[in-house]
Amino acid sequence: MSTSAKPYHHGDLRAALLDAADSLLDAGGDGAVSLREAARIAGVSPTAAYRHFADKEALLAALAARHFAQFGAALGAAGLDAQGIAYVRFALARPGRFRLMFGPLLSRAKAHPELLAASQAAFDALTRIAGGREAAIRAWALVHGLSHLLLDGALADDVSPEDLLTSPC
Amino acid sequence: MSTSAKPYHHGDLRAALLDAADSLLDAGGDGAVSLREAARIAGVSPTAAYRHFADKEALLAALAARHFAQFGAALGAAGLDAQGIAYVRFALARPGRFRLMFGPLLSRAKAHPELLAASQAAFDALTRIAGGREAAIRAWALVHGLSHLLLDGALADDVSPEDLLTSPC
DNA sequence: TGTACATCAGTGAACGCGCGTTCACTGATGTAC
DNA sequence: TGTACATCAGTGAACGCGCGTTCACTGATGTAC
Repeated sequence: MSTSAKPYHHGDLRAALLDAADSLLDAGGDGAVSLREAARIAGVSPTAAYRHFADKEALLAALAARHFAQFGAALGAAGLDAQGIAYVRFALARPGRFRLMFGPLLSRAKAHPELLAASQAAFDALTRIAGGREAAIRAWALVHGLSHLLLDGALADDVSPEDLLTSPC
Repeated sequence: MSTSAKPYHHGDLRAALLDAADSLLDAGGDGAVSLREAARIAGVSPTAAYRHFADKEALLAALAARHFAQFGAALGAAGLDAQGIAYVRFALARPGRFRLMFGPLLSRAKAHPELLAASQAAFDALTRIAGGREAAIRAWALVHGLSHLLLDGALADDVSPEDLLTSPC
């Protein structure tokens, strides 16, 4: 093996911190992500994170941006129905990511150009799919709302996104 | 005046604490609600809250239950379109309440009978309105998703819930 | 009517916790001459 | 080829903070006899 004993080289601590934050996000949701814990997981002192991120919000913004990019790419190719189902499946599979991406941080995207660009790109793709602008927004709102209702346990367990999204509207 | 100098009598500190928590919720969202701060606002020591609530989650659950009751009542009388618009307006006017009611706490409603009953009553009313069950859920998901997207700033500012919810589907 | 006692809503000090962030620093890496 | 120096990614101790919660307590209210 050519991997050295030292855990990180050439600035990939940034990526390692994002990975660590991601694992916290997936395990415990928004609130469970802390700079200190992410640093701990990455095997580094809390201070080290400040070499790579201005502050905690910057780390979260970078994380959200990363996920918006993946998200947009994952949805990109499918048809309208399949895309809606993929949307809901993503939310259910990764609630932490979903809530971070679409949470209050998004309103602060102006302060984080990377996040602003990534989210805009994803949103543009979403609104471009369906026919008219209004129809696109309605389709988006439908899958978004369904995602949240299922995540929050507001709907009975037997509600299936597939059924809801493929039967006639 | 017959009001005494003492702020609370006969157990209405419970209501005062809920009111205080409410003001925090409206001002700063979920995360801004703390037992200590609510007690401070109510003019009482932090410990006093434990006479009325088992712990912080119990206070939040009581608060959410209260809002579900009001919410259900407010939506009750209207027609389908008006109800949808009222739903979104509520979310935009009171984001903190909306997020508390439909947030992760809801998944823990089993531990809080008061909240479970209040939310079930509201949800039953919602799914009872439209024709079939699937149609009702779709209508609900649509307004719920629209609420979240608007709250999170995912949609352009010129998107009007009234237009979206009254034009033909 | 008066006295003894239980109940109960509150107080105030203290606990341990984890957090974000700042500070002065160290030691390795790379570069200029 | 060797030496002086700048750069830079990391360390470790410390800051102040607010939190939820527990503890032993006080003082007022109501009740039994």
